Amino acid sequence: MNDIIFKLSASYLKALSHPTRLKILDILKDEELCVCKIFEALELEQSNVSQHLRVLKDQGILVSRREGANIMYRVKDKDVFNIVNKVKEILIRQLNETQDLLEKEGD
Amino acid sequence: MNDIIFKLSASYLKALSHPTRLKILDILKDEELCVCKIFEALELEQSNVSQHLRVLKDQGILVSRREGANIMYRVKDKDVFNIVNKVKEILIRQLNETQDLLEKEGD
DNA sequence: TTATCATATTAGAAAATTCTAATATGTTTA
DNA sequence: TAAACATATTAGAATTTTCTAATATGATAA
Repeated sequence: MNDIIFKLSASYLKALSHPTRLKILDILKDEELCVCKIFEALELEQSNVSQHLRVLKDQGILVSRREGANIMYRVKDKDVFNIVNKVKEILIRQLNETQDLLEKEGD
Repeated sequence: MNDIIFKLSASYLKALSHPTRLKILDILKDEELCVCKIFEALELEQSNVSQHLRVLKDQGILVSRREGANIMYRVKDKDVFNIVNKVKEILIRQLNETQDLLEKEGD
């Protein structure tokens, strides 16, 4: 029963757990963009980016709408940035701590 | 260059993106426990749990120490719960919104 | 020191993810 | 309508993840 929330959480986190997908979120931080702009920014294959966009959309993290021949993507809810920013914070702190240790070692 | 932080973030998130590993964090929320208690609580194979513990430890999320024949695991930094709790929050809100939509549909 | 207990590691099969290349779909323009 | 453009989908190979079963390691107790 509570199993469900662990499973859903794991799926959500899995959708975020790829460098390209994190980059996509970063690119879409403040603006809605068409696929063409996104994969141009990433310098990756169109079909590859399309697949990553789908993962994020399936998870409800992105939404899309058609505008003429283009499909525009945007972040559905800015809350996702709470998560990715927090992760960044934790990692940066970890890196600093490691560095401090190494410096002490150097004495 | 900035690629590195995306890669590190993705690795961190990937370590979290498995139901069993989220359950382990939940079990270790407020206490340090030996492997025997952890896999008993999870009702999973010892070797399987041991492998999941390793993933979390390799990522720096858990730490362990020997106590006699036992190995005790604990969460290294409670910050990780900011992340998993935030995910839970987002998912619960999503579920509620979906439910609201379904109820409106029912009119 | 041998047996036992607790945990980790390894091997290998099955499943899932990721990427590229090719193709399909839907839109606009000529 | 045909050609060109934007995006999605599919197929298939390579890689990674996950699990189970078996074995190894290391600590304690007999």
